[in-house]
Amino acid sequence: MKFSKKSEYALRALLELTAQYDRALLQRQEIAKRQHIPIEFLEQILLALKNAGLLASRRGVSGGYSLIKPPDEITLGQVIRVLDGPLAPIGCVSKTAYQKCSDCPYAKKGSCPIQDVMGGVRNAIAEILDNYTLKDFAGQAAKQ
Amino acid sequence: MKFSKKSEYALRALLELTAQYDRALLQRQEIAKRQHIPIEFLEQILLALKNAGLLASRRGVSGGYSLIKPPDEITLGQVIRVLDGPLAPIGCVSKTAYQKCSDCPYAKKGSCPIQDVMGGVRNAIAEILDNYTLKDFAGQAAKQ
DNA sequence: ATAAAAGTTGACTAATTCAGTTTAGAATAG
DNA sequence: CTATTCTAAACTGAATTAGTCAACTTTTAT
Repeated sequence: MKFSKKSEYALRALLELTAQYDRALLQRQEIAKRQHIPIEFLEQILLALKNAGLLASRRGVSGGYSLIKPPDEITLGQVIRVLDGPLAPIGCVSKTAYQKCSDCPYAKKGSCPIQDVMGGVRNAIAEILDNYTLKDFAGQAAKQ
Repeated sequence: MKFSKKSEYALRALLELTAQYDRALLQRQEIAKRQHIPIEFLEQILLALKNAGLLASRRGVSGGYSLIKPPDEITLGQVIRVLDGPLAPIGCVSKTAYQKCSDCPYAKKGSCPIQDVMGGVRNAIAEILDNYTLKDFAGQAAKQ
C-alpha cells in the first residue's frame, strides 16, 4: 500500500517546476541537484509526465522542462496516476481503471463486502488527491 | 498503491471465520473451497494471522481455526497491517512504522509538503479501516 | 558549420516483492 | 498406530522497482 519512489520524485520535481512557473525553463540537472534525485531516473519520470501531457520541454543548449498548464490546474491525483497507476486499493473499485475480479465468490452476487469498504477507501484517497493542486502543494513549500 | 492478494484473501477468510464465530472450528480446506483460495497460500495467511494474535488453531483430526476475539474487536486495519504492513503511503507518515526519509531536502526543515498531504491520506485510510470491524464487515455479507 | 548542451529512446540489471508450491515435521482424535 | 490437520520453512517463477548505460537526435550559441 505504498506509493513508489517514482511518484515521490515526480512530486518533488514538480515542486521545483511550480516554483519556476512562468519563468525560464528548468533543466533536469538543476532539478536533480536541488532534490537529490538520480538524474537518469529523473529523466524517465519527466518523460512520463511529458507523455501524459503535464510538461513541455525544449531541447538544445538552453532547453529544459516547464509545466504545460497553470499549477492550479494540475492535481496530485493526476500525477500519481501517471507514475503509479490507479489510486484504488483493489482493481474492482477503480474508477479510472476498473477490473472485475474473477475468483471472488461475491462477484456474481449483488454486492461484495470488500468492494463496499475498499470503495470507501478509494474515494477517501481520491477526495484528497484529486482536489489538491500543485499550487496548493507548492504553497505549503513556499511558506517555510 | 494496491493491497496484496494476501490481504484480500485474509479478509475473505475472516469473513468465513466470523460467520462461524462461537461454533465449531473451521478448517483451511473448507475456507479455501468456499472462497476459492489456493489452500497452500491460504495456510501462510492463516498462520500469519495466528502469529499476530488474531486466530487460534487446533491441530489433529477435527482441528481448524477460529477467531480468538469477538468479531467486533478486530478491525480491518489490524488485519491489513499484518499482511501488507503499514497503511501509510510513504514511510515518513506512518504512525505504526515510522521511517524518516534520508534524501528528501525538506527532511531537515520544519515541515515537508509531501508529508503534509500524505499524512492526510494516511489518516483518511486509517479512519476507515481502523473503525471498521469484522462484525460490520460480515454484517454486509450477511445481508445478501 | 559545428561543437556542446540538452532531451529521447530503449535495452539492461540487481534487488526485492508477489503469489504460490513443495516438503518435512508435529499434534491430536479415534 | 494412523489418518487427519495444522506448523514451519525453504523454494520458485514472474513481475515490479529503482536505477544505469549507451546510443541517438535536436537545438542553438558562437
